[in-house]
Amino acid sequence: MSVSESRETILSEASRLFASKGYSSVSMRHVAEHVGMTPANLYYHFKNKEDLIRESLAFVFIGKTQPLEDITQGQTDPERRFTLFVSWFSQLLFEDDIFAKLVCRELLDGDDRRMEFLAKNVLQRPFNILVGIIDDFLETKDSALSAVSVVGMILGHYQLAKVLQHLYGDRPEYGHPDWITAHVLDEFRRRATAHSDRSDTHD
Amino acid sequence: MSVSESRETILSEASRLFASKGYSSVSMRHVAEHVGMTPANLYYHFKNKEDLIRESLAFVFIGKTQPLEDITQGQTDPERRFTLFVSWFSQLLFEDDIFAKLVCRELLDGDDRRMEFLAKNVLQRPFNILVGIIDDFLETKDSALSAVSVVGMILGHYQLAKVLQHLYGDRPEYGHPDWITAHVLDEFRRRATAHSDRSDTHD
DNA sequence: GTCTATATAGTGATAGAC
DNA sequence: GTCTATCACTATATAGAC
Repeated sequence: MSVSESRETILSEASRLFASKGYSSVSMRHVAEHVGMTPANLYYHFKNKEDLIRESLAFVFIGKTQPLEDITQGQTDPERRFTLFVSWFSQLLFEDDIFAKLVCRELLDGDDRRMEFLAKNVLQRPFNILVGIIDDFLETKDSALSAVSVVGMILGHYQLAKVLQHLYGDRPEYGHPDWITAHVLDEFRRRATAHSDRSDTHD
Repeated sequence: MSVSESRETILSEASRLFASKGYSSVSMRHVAEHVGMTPANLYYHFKNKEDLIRESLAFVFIGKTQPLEDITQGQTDPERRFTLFVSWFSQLLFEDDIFAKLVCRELLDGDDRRMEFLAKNVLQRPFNILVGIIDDFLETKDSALSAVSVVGMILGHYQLAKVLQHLYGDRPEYGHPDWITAHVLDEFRRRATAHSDRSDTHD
């Protein structure tokens, strides 16, 4: 196996394990066993465990936000752009559990250096794009804080989905990104600046 | 030291450590050192590490949601009740970091049994109260999902606050519960069923 | 109630053979 | 590139003295 092949195999399995069990619960031995190597060989490819963690994060995070830029680039309608953002982010979280869990772990345990890495490589560009969209679409006093509201709400739906069955009975649709997207859009649409005034009163 | 005194000392320090570093990063030795005991003595008070974790969670979680019921009990105005809920939950998260972090850890790593514990002992009653408030206050197709939106948004603001400085520069006010409360209320107020129609257009 | 001492297993990491 | 062998350390947990 070439260096880059082995490296990718290790990173793929390591990121899966780190995401599901947490960094300190996963030993170099565990990773080695799962990729069918000896622990010693991991140290040929990575300097130490911290290095493996950092590279695993990069492996999962890098390039993940590129699709968003491609998606929103061509659009001009503010509502359409907002819809595309919410849809994109919901799908990213609900359909890529490794990515989603690693983001949550970094928000919880990342030191300042890793927090900066998370910001720069994952959150910065979508955040800027979202702030731009919100400036055009939502009526708000603080578009950055509203961006956090949007991202936070979607993130919250992802995290709370697992506990919701205990609060409310099993509603499988609550774990589906399309359902969450529709709901989140519904929560914010009424706050749109250029609202199309479809004030359907409910009975 | 009496049994209950020792027990409480251990639980207090253990919950602090578990919240800040995570369960698997904190050993029985660490806890013992921090309370000035030997590891062996922890096993006099707790059957094993899992038991200590479970009891630490109970120690932090039990009774935490009682104040909400006292607060909302006497109120009848829907907007007032909604405001009190958001304010209460923001303050709980932003001013009790041990509670907040343990909630996040459980959402991330709790198995189904512990998830049920979290639901029953922490989230169920506030959730039910919030659903009741939302039924009276917000115009929504699914009040349970809207309750998740509210809780999720506040939780999201708490989690993203630490990374926001890297995205947007240091805005100390974003870490303050009153600021978050005001912003979250502003996000949802426009969706109120009985909206007082203060449509202040912005320039 | 808290200790010392210890059993047993797992940890990150390295040296050096192939 | 991957291995065997190993080191120094830490982990959870228990037995039994005080």
